[in-house]
Amino acid sequence: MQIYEELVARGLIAQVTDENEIRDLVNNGKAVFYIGFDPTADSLHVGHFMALCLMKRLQMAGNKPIALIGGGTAMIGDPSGRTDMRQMMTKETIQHNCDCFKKQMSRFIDFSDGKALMVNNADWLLDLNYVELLREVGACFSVNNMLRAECYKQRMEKGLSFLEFNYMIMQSYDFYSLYQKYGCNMQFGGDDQWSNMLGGTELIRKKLGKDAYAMTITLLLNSEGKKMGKTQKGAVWLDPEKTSPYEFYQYWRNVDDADVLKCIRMLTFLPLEEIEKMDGWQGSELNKAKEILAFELTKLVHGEAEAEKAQATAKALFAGAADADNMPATAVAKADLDAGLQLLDVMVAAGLCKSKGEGRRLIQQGGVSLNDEKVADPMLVLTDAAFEKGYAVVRKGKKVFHKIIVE
RNA sequence: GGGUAGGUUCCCGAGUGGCCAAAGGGAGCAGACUGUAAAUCUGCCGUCAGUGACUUCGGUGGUUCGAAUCCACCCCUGCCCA
Repeated sequence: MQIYEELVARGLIAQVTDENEIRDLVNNGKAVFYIGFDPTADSLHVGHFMALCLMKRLQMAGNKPIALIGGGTAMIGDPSGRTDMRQMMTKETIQHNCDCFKKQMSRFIDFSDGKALMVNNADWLLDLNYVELLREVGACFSVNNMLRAECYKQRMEKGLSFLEFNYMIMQSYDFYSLYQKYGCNMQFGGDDQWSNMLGGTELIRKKLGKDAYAMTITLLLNSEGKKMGKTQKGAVWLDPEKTSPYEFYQYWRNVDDADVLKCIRMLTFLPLEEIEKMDGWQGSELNKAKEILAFELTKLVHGEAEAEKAQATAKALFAGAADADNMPATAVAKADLDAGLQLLDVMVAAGLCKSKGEGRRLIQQGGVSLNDEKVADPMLVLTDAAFEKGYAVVRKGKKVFHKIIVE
């Protein structure tokens, strides 16, 4: 099976501009393709991860990836898929985020010996001159068409600023520039980028009379149609400082039954034949599939050692015996402990609950355990006895464990 | 710039002088049941030292014993007109 067919089988492809042409380029390693990542946060998340995996798959098939960091486009803010305007970011924040992105990407993609490129569109977008740009590409965009684009249509009711309206032009200009500089003939992106990407292919056709192609990646949605990779606390990050390997593992360990196979297919590098075997799994077998999913993804993102640690911790915790090695931890000062430290205060400090009121409720409803014993008294004061093993384990609900250590 | 409808808690959305920390729904959290799943049922769901106090209904002032509610000015958004 060739790479294009594999991508289709994995359900990764959403839309393409010219299927035959793209299949030919990709399968024969003739594609020079780019994917843009706007640095809107200081870490990549699961959505980016999918794109990076796709990049890797295509790179392995002999194609040349260009990772584009949107230091310039982030100054504008992409309105696609949003119902409100993004908050404007300062130049400093954007620069910081760019640096973080670079570091994380280098872990996934092989940039050595020119096998892949990393560029920042700030390098060409920031120096553009307004009137010059308008004269150069302005005539190639039909406002009528732009307004018909799905991403803007949605915003016609809620309000769309001129700033954001220009995002499509910037992204199109990126493709146009990369085509000229590096012979980049293909762009990949999230399905919500479709109209922005078409803008690029059209610009290239109009300005250069050349064909370029675009392909979008299926958005990873759960069975309820919501984007995956989001938790109440926010996105599931790839940065271990922001989402610990254990939390990352747990996120995938807990996906809905209906979504397991889809996730395995789209996100892991397991061979398709192996995945097909899992397709008929039911009940506790399906539960096993979740374990595989969680392990494989943690391995890809954090390395095999971390994945094993996370898995061991999870197994130990849910089997009863607390293995606290890889649990998220919070330190408390010895002096505070001696002075009479309330469990409630520690829970707030550890982020287990947002306020003391919430913590008190949790305890009253029987949702908190200390070292495997249900806590009944909301006013409980921690004593040395709780730290017999050198640490105390606070458990919220069934699945959230937190280690408290004394310094 | 003119007209008009709006801005309420995480989201949607009721509330038009005291009975309002503010209906209802959603999301979320916890408990029961399960497979670390879903569905269902129960409880919670502004903060705090919790029979109470404090902060919150776009912002700032004002009227009033008392304001989410009335008045003034301002900011933001939709729609219509220019």
